[in-house]
Parts: sequence; structure tokens; C-alpha cells
Amino acid sequence: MTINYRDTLNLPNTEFSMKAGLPRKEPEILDFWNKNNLYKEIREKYKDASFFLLHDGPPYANGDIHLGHSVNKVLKDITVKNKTMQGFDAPFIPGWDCHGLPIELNIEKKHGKNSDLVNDKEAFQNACKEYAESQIVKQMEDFKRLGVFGDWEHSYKSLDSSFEADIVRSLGKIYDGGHLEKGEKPVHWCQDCSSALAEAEVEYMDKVSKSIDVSFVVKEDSIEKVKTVFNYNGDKKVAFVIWTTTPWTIPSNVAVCINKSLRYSLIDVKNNLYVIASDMFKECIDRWNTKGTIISECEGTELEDINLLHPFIDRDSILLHGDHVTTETGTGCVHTAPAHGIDDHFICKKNNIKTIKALNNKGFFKEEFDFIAGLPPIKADDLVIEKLNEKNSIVNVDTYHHSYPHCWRHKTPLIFTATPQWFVSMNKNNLLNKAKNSVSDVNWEPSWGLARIESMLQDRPDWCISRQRNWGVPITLVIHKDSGDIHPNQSNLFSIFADLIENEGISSWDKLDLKDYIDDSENYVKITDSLDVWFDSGVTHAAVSSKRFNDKVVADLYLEGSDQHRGWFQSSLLTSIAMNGNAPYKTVLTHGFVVDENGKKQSKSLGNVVSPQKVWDNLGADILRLWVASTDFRSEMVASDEILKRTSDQYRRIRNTFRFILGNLSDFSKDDYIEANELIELDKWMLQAVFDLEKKVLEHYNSYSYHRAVQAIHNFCVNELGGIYLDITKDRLYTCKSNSYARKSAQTSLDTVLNVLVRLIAPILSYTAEEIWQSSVNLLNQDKSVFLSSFSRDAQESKSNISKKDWKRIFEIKEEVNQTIEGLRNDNKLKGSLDAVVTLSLTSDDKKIIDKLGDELHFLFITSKANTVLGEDLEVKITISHDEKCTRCWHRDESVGSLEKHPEICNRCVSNIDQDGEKRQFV
RNA sequence: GGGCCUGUAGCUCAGUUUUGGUUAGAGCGUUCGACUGAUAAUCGAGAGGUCGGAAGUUCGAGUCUUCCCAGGCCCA
Repeated sequence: MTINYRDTLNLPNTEFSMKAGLPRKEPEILDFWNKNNLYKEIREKYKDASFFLLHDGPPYANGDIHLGHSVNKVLKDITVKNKTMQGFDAPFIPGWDCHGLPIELNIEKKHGKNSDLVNDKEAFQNACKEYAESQIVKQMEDFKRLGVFGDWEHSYKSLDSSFEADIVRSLGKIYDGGHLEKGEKPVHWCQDCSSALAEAEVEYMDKVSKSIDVSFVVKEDSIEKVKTVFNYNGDKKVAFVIWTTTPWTIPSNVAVCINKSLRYSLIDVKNNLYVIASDMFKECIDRWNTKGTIISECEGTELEDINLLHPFIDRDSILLHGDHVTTETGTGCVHTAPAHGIDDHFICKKNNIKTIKALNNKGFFKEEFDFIAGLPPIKADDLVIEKLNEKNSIVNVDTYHHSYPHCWRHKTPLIFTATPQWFVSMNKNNLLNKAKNSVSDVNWEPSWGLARIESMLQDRPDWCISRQRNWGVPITLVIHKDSGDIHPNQSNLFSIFADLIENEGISSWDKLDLKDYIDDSENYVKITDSLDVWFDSGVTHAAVSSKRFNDKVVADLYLEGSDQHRGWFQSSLLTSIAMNGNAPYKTVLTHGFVVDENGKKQSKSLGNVVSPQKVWDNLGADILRLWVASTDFRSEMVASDEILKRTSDQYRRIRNTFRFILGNLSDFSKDDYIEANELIELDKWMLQAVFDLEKKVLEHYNSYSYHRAVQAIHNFCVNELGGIYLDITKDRLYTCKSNSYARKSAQTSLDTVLNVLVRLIAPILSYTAEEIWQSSVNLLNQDKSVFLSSFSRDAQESKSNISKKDWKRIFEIKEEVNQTIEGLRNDNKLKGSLDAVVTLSLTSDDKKIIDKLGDELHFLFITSKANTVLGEDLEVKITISHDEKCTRCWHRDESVGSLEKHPEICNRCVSNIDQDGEKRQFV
């Protein structure tokens, strides 16, 4: 009877499957985490540990999450898990931004713009709230499905009445700090929204506008001066010519600006005398498609104290000097309507020129502008041009293609118009300077973030926090109905109204009667504006972090897309400076945007959008997480089918490495552990290698270089483990006696590798790490979840006379051997490496090293024999073994066939089956 | 149009700062081979790059300078 020697081997055995089946398994693991209240348990475990706060920036509660959301939350989750496993108390409170226009528009669309519901403010607010909550439920499910750990049960939502009350309290604090200001500045206004828009709600698109050149005749009281300056003696009228792409703003014109550092020319065009900048002469003549001659020139500085006449309204238009006047386009003379331009606004304010508002509060022309009364600006252009034509003031009419601000919702062109607005003033109480000074103390990652935020703060205008909308937190100001002055008791009123809102919701503001709160109520009115949503999210440091932890808390980390330098990083900074005097964060880390394989941004119209839901349904959330982690997120992040396929390949390699390790540890328990110093030399090397890896990976984790961590882990699985250690130790693991020292030594080392590696992958491959943990009794005996374990902090040192450097040389020589064997293989001289007998000719230095492995050298090369001789240089000689192949260990050995009881196997195997087993020391 | 950022093998990334210096590295994929005791796995070997382009500085440039091209974010 022949013995089936295969049955005498210790082959790997594990339930941990090669095929991951993540889409099916992950939800089960998620259930396991939920059922065990793992997040709570982690909090409990680390309650006395050092604190690390990553404060979550809220996504907007509208629509399904896309890949960008996934990137952001996964990066946060990796960070928090890393910090936790390094021993920090690192809570994570996810949040949502819930108020604002997009949700309003959604409800308007659903119910009709003039429906009863939309017209009933409270009902409308309730509908918005309900909608936002439904969106949060969906988004939360998706975030959880990504494997993100957080206090989902107590996530923050800006629609919670306690949060809304905190927004009002924050506004009160900012008021107390003297930063609130009423203004009437021109802001972007959407006729369709009938609301002012925040910068973030504006998008630029191409537009074709009417462009006109308009002449402004010099008033009689100034004509002599102009004639003198230009040394002109005739008696013709002289007119300054302006160029504009918004003819409808002409009725609001009060001034014309020139730049005193430019030269200006008096020109003759078809017997008309015009003044334009000298540099613009050619361009103007071309545009007007005419001929002209320059009569004379002067310096801009000479043109002072000059009054012009409005082309069709009985009003002066004053000539002013302004640095904002350039020679890029136009005439070098700039039409100035302080109601409709920010430069115009400032220059008129500076020169004490009153703003003329041609539009009413709804954005339509007032009655006094008879020929356009009641029209929206967009429809007034042609009528204004007609009017100018009547007055012979039109020099030229043309069309102009330019990039123009549009409503991000309606995609319709916006206008710029002055409306009464509340502002957080940048200068009134030095807010901007304080903010600028504070940012250099923040750690910006990448470092160019500092320059970016600084440049954005540089010319930052006052922050308009007023919205004429319904779904938002009310600006609970009480102002005098005639003077517009804020009520003397406003500071207290803020906290009274905040308490009211906390208990009864935002609609209580509309319902309350002022006479219940102030004595002189007949003289006061409530402001009906609601707050810009950027204010809501801007005060999360107060409404969330300070409230849940402590007043003085400063978040260790804000982690958002790089667009937030203008958005949330700035709104949070400004409110925090205004309220607390310091920045709300210590470090600000930004990630790039997701683009397709051609580097183009993902958009529905291009059809290049990668859906995160599809990725986790088809491949698994761990694949998505691995993609996030293995991409350098500091610049654009490319997502495509090929990349996800590569990511899956990378995942499989890591998974199979674990499968192999688990398989070889099925019969290993804690009692089998061998002291580090007693291990076989190769196992000592492995131990050292895995602790080196851990050190390196943790360094990468701590510098947020997750892609380097992934590469280090993957390369370790491929090179140190697959290519060297596992391949070599297979012989020992399979063929030695199951409870032998030789085998237990390898298992001890493997068990350490498992312990280190499973923890290292946990922040990234969270599901898989948990699956591994649950597959191993030895791991489960430590903690019930991998996330209750920590990274090891003390590497096990072992003494050895084979140094790390020696091993490096040994593996270099192994590579030489491999290449030599490969050459013979290609010549069909041998098939497997076990057919080979190696003779190494070595320098004395190399020989000293190699001989440290004694007669176990051939196990290192996975050849049947190996020996060394002294030589001049490294030389590898391979001969073919003529010995029989042992059917058990597959080595060729002269002993095979010589043993009567086991004619098919070698001495070594006989010893391992029937006797005490072989002895190993080195390999 | 302006500010900031990115561009190294088919793909993901090292290398670029403080220090310019021999044939630019790794892993994946691909090709060939081995094994069939990690098996839709594993092991071995090979091919693959004018470092986005051009010019300049230098004995020498992936690395420094300028310009250009493509793309991203933010602004106008």
C-alpha cells in the first residue's frame, strides 16, 4: 500500500475565503459594528486618552452623495481611525448643512411656485425641514455604508432648533463684538430667486450682452476748463465717452471715472468732439467702425473738478478719479452707478456722491423712470438704448461676448444691485486684520494653503449675511422704523429670541409680537431677512465643538476639498475670530477634486461620473476606500474603470496574503509562542521587517500620506512576504512536524505579522480587517473587534549575529541565483528551482555572511542543494540534481529510495513523519 | 483675464525643497516561463519612460530660470 504523503503535511486551512464577496459581506460586518455599539465602546475605552478632534464640515442635505463626498468622508474616517488606534480619544460627529436656497427651490418646484404651501411661510419651512431630513437619512445610510465610524445617532444638523438657536446666539456674540453693520451695497441679485445670492451661489457662464458707447456732454460750468486743458478754442460741445455692457444701469449713473495716471485725448469723430483715453483711441475707432483724428492730449490729473450731464435725466454726472479704471476694454472713461457696481459703490462713497436707486426692492424699475417703469433690468436694455438714441448720446451699439455671473440654480444672468443688507464688517472692528494675523499660526496642508487663504482674505469685502428668503435662520434684529437704528436692548434680545427659537423653532420669530419683548414696540420693526447658510456652517465650531466638548476647544483638524478655502475654512475662521479671537482649527488639510481618466472634471453632461453607490454594490466599499487611500489626494484624484480594476488587484493581493497567513496559523495558539530571541534566524528577520514596516506606515499615516502607507503595505506583501518569507517558510510550515520548534517558530513570526498587518490595514480596509479579526480565534481573544485594538508601540527586539545589512546582501545574492536558474529554465535545462544544485563562488566578505546560514542555505534559494566556495567575485553555478525527487517535500536528495519503509521520500521527511523531526536554526 | 495647484512607464506612486551629478525606481497590468501543497492563487524572468513641450543657465537638468500646452480649484 502506498502512503499518501500529502496527508502527512500541514497544509493551510482557513475559512477566510479567497474570493472576497465584499458587496455581500460588508453589510453583515456593518451590522456587527452596529449591534455592538462599537463607536460607543471606542469612546468609552479612550475616554481618558489625549484628545484629537477632527471637526466634520457639513455636506449640504440635498441629493445622493457622489464620489467627492465619499472621498472626503473616507479620508476623515481613515484619519480618525488612525488616531484612535494610536491611542487618542478621537470622536467624530458627522453633520449636515440644512438651510438655504437649493432646498427651497426643490420644494417650490415640487409644490408650485405660487402654491398655498409655498405662500404659507411656516408650512413652507416645515416642508423644507421634512425634505432636508429625508435627504439626511439617505446620505447617512450611504456614509455608513462606506464604513465611516461616527456618532451617527447624535450627528449635528443645522435644522435642529437647538442648532438654530446657537446660530442666533453666535450672531449675538458677533453683534456684541461690534462687527455687525447695515449697508446698502450692490450684491448679486437673481430676479428669479428674488434674492441676493452668496458668492458660492454664483457661477460664470458665457453671455452675449449689448455693449454701448455713450457720450456724456461736459456741463456748461466746466466747458472752459476742458477747453483749456485740451488747448481747444472752438465752440463745439465736448463729451466724455463711456463704454458699458449693461445699458439698463445708465439711469442710475451719477459719475464717470477716469484714471489720473492715464493720458486722455480730445478726438474728432465726424464733427463730434469726444474725450477718451489715448491708449484706447485705435480700439475705439475700430469698434465704432469710423474715422477719427486726435486734436490734442492731456494728463488725467489735469481733468479735475469737471461736471458732465446725464444723457437723458436732468442730473449732473461728476467726473471722478479712480484706480480701478484700466485700458483693458472700453474707452478709459468708466460709467459709474454706485447702485450697480462694487468699484462704483466705493468710489462714490469716498467722494460723498449719493447713490441713485433706479430699482425697487423687488428688482424692478421704479415708477419715476417712466419709459421703463415696472420692467426688470433685463428688458430695459433696448428701451434705454432707444432713449439714448433720441438724445443723440449713442456713439456705438455692439454685442459683446463675455463670461458673466449667472444664478447657479436658474442658470439665468444675475444683476448687481444695491439692496439693504446686513453685513459682518471686515474693518469696523478690525476683524479682517485679526483673521489675517491668525492664519499664519495655522498649519496648512499642503503648505500652499496658507498663500491661498491669505490671497483670498486680501481683498475680501464685507460679508453680506442677509438673504431675502424663507428657509433659514432669521436675523433677529429689531430696528427703529424711521431711523433704522438697532434697538438699544438688542444684545439681550438676541439671547431671548435664541431661547424662543430653541423651544419653538424658527417660525416663532415671524409669529412673535414685539410688544411682548420691548416697551417701545410701536417704534420698532423686526428684520425679515434670513441668514446666509454659510453663516450656519461657519458657526459649527460653536454650535457643535464648543457645545459638546468645551468652550475653549480648537479642532485639531479641518479636512475638506480645496474649494473651501473660500467657503467653510473662511466662514469658520471669520466667525471664530469675531466670537473667540482665535482660529477654530490647528491644522487645515485639503484634498483635490475627482476627475476622470483624462483629467477632466466629472459632470453629468460629460457622462464621466463614477457613482460611489455602484462601486460598493459591485466591488465593495473597501475597494473604494483603498482607491481613496492609494491616491495622492493633495491634487486631483483620478477615478476610472481601469483604476478601480487596478485597485481591486491590489486588494486581492493583500487579501490573499492574509488568507495564507491565517491558513498557516489554524493550529497555532498563544501557548505556542516562541521567545523572540529563540526564533529561527529568518523568522527574526521577518519580525524586524514587520516592525520596520509598522514604523514606516505609522509615519505615513501621521503625515496624512495614506497613498504611501498603502504602497508600503502592498510592497511588503509582495516583496518581503510573497517573494521571500512566505515562499521560503512554506517548506518548514508544510513539511516539519506540526508541533515542532521549526514550525512553531515560523508560526510565531507569522502571528506577529498578522497582528501588525491587520491593525495597519484597519483604518483603510476596515471591513476586511474586521473580517480577518473575526476569522482568527487568537485575535478575537484579544478584543472583540479590530477597532478596539491599538497599534503596537514596542517592537520586539531580538538578538542575532545576522544583521539587517547581512540579510540585504543575502537577498541580493538570492536574486542572482534566481536569475541564473531562470536562464537555465529558458534553455529547458531544468523546470523547477528544486531541480537545481547551487554552487556559489563568493568573496570572503560575502562568504562570511552566507555561511552564517550553514547547511540550510538551500532552503533560502528553494533549491535541493547549495554550497559555497571562496572566489574572486560573486559567481553562481547551477548544476542539475540527478537525485530522486522526494514525493513529500519535492526536494531532490540522495536518500530518496534508500529507505525500505518509505521508498518515495527523503531522510528529512522520514524524520518528520516517524521520528523526532528535523532541526532548523537559520532558514 | 488673474491667483494658487498638478503634469515622471498603459495605471497608481517614489525621486524634484535644505544638497543639480553615474545606465530615472517600485508595485499593478502586460509578455514569457514554472508550479498545481496560497490554485480564478502563488513563484521566477523580461519588455515598457525623449520625466507635458520649447528655450535658457551649467562641464552636467526629472531637479534651477523663462515661456508655452493640457487640466483642476478659486476669483473676475
